[in-house]
Amino acid sequence: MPQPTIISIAERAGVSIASVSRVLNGLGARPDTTEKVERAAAELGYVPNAVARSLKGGRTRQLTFAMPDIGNPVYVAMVRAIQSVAKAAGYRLLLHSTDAVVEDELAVLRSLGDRTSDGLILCPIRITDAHVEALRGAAGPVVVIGSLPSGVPVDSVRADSVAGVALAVRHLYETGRRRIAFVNGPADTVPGRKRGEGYRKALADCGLAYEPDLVARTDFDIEAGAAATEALLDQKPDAVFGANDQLALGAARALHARGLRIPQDVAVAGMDDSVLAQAGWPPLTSVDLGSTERGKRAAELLLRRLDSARAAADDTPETPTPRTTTAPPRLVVRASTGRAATDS
Amino acid sequence: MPQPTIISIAERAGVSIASVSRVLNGLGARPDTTEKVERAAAELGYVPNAVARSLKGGRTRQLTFAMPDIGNPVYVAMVRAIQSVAKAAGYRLLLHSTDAVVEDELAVLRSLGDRTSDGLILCPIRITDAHVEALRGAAGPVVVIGSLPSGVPVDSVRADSVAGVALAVRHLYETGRRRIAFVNGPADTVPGRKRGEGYRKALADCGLAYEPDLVARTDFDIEAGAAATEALLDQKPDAVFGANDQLALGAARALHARGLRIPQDVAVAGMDDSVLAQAGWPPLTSVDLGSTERGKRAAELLLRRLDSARAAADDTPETPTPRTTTAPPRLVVRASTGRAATDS
DNA sequence: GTGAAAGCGCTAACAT
DNA sequence: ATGTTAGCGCTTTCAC
Repeated sequence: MPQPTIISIAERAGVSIASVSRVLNGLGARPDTTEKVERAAAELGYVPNAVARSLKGGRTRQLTFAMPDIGNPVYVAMVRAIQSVAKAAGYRLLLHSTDAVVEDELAVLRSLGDRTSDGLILCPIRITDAHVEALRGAAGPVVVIGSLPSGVPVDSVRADSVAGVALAVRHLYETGRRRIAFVNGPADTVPGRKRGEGYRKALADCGLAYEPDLVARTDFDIEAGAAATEALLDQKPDAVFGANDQLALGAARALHARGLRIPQDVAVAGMDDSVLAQAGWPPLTSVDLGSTERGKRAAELLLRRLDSARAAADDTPETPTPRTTTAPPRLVVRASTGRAATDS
Repeated sequence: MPQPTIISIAERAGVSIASVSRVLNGLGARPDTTEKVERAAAELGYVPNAVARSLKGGRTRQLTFAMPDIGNPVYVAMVRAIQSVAKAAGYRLLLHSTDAVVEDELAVLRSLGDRTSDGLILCPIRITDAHVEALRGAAGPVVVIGSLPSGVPVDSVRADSVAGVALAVRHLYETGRRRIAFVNGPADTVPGRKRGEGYRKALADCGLAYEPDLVARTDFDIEAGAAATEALLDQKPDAVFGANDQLALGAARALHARGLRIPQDVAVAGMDDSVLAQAGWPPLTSVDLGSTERGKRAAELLLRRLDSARAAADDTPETPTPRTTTAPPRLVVRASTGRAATDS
């Protein structure tokens, strides 16, 4: 005998399937009916078929989260936050790792139409016109984690990279650093561009000159960070600021390999304050761009959207105006940015 | 107008819903019919409703992966591997972070009955009688990543911790270490127990005596590793072996804080060879227990199960005997276990 | 309070 | 080759 259904229960309890449904959903029923049904269900080990429920109810109680790379601690932090909000609200989480492939991200957006999940949180690393178009035509509620061009009618949660970078640069400046090198990620990503922008602005605010030779652009990983820093060392920086923790860790490696001490000879700072920041020695000063907070807010926005969508079904079909919130950055100071050694 | 369905397409194309279904599924149809349907579908932006399909077809093309903690790089590695196999086979991935709470794990097992996903990969950190019972009564295919008591009719993939520990201990021995401290995880977890066992055995194989004072038990994280190592330092170890990379990283931190050099004064080795192993300085020697491999194999086993389940539906209802495979460990040597300084 | 029946969107017999 | 129809398991009117 395969899976029990309400039919098997109805037969066993000697009632109609409607009564079974009512009892199982906690609607009114006579005590003896209730009891018969509950007993039958328990004996049969009945579990309601969620697919049938979804088809009838028009919703799956599933949420989708699509991000570039599940191997990156930043996105892991988001997953945790989203998972926790979703779970609390009775939703499951469907995961997509898109490898930042645009075509994959668009496919995910399109797949909203297949009704597999009730809503989508999308975290693209770059946003193309195709994205914007797909977002306009999305078949269900979407929240974007990232910076959207204005005018796109979609909720979004953004990080404030510019302010974040400023926090770190000013901290380095205030602890006596004057030659602050910057190892950045690719220019064709939103984070890469924003962080570069923030760096120039922050230098200016501190009254420091922008020196192109103190800036490197490379991929967002440890190896790349080490290689780039290696090359920058000729410029005699007294601090290296990595556009994410991996880059900073790479910088630390390059410095160690050269026999330079952190922070006595060169200070190091990173961004994201991921688990990696505390993995090495000395522990890294890092700017928390609020991955956890952004994940949490995105999930909450999405849930609110879903609620209002359900309300609108009966009521006014008005769509609430899209919301954009920005998570504030936070500087976490650790040993990698202590004072420079006084050159007595 | 809400989502288009095959009905809207049929009306627009002037054919029956059956023809629409056929065309959309690539079954035979006259060219002009095909064309009319495809055009209508495109114009309407039709996307098949996966829920309805699932209800009809009895499968969702979704897989579930439940693990203790999405924040742990070991499980992240599994997620990546599973995701990749699943995607290739046309399945989506549903994720559950159980926080190693037994009740949660059992709930996931029970929820197999709701037909939300076609199969489950479960990675419990400890296995209770309740687990075994739930596994026996599972409503669908399950693959366990972990060590199952024999006799449980479920596919499983296990790590060989004992051999893995031996690899590291022997390596330390061969590079001249004789006082090899071991910082282990909790005794009430399967990994914790196995690794402790392996350590004793490995010492014996090297002809070293087991000294209880060189062993610490604590939680599987960096802080705990640092604290435990701190306490072990009185015993003057010449190597510290952590039962995972976090523990080893904690050990490294404690050593750095005491001004001890790695590896000149004390060697450090970890387990799992997660991303963390390469995050610090010096990079950690670590034993790869094959998280990626285990995830991959688990996914493949599950897919095979699903295939044979579908075959059995028409044919013999025989269940293939459960398979258990073991992923071989692999030692990755890095700078943290170089030779000791000669005390010339 | 309870049962009969419709219908969610789709696929697959079956009939034409 | 195409149309008609039943039915996947469930919720929800609608009568009684």
